[in-house]
Amino acid sequence: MPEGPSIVILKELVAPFAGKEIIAVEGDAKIDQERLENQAVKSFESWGKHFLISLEGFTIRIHFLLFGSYLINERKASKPKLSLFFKEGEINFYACAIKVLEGDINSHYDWSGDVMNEKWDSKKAKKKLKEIPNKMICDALLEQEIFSGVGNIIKNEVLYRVRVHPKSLVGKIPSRKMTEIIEEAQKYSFDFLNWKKKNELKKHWLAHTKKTCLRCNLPIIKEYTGVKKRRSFYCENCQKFYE
DNA sequence: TATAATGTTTGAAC
DNA sequence: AGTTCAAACATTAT
Repeated sequence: MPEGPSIVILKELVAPFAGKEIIAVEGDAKIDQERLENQAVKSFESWGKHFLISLEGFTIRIHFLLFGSYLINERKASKPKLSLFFKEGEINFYACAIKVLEGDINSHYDWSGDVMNEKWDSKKAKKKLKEIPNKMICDALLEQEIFSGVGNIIKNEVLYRVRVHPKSLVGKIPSRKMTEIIEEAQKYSFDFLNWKKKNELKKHWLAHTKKTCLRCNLPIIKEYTGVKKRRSFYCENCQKFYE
């Protein structure tokens, strides 16, 4: 479920409920649910992997982590963490982390850090990367403070596409190559979005979960890399190791 | 059936 | 006191 593009899809799917009044609330979420009742949704937003339901004076933040899911005008067997009922239908959220953010949503988020946001600022990302020269690029790409919305699939696909070894050190990657990585992180996120909408995301994976490099036919290495120990799929031959 | 996976927070240990 | 890291949590497809 997660990764920024999937949240953008959710935002689009619930758009018909924007401006509508929540007439009832249910679920296991440990928040003051009464607060939502009889309130109109001001807007649905997203910041990276955060799905945001903005109301008057506060915002509900939903994070799907690894296993979260949602259903619109449908339910499943397990109990929802949060259900929002409207006159027009319902939205059910499962297995997610829910939190209330007080006040103006803009005071909580820097939109320029979200690769999917129109305010995305690649120069700022580059500046932040300069501060962490000793980190591996596989960890850096997953830093939500730098690349909000980028997840493990995007990480692997970006690095394969720009031919950079996941264990490369940020400080050793030439500036021009770094710019390429940053640009590809945004570009691939939108490719991800479009392919996911067409339900053909996996078809376009070049490295993630792959066994063989389609460029040179050598094996794709699967390894848990970096401090974050997330799995990386890469070609030792085609991806340059900057160390 | 056991395992692993698109993720993050927490609190213990250093 | 600051950093680091393993554990905890959740669900579903293979």
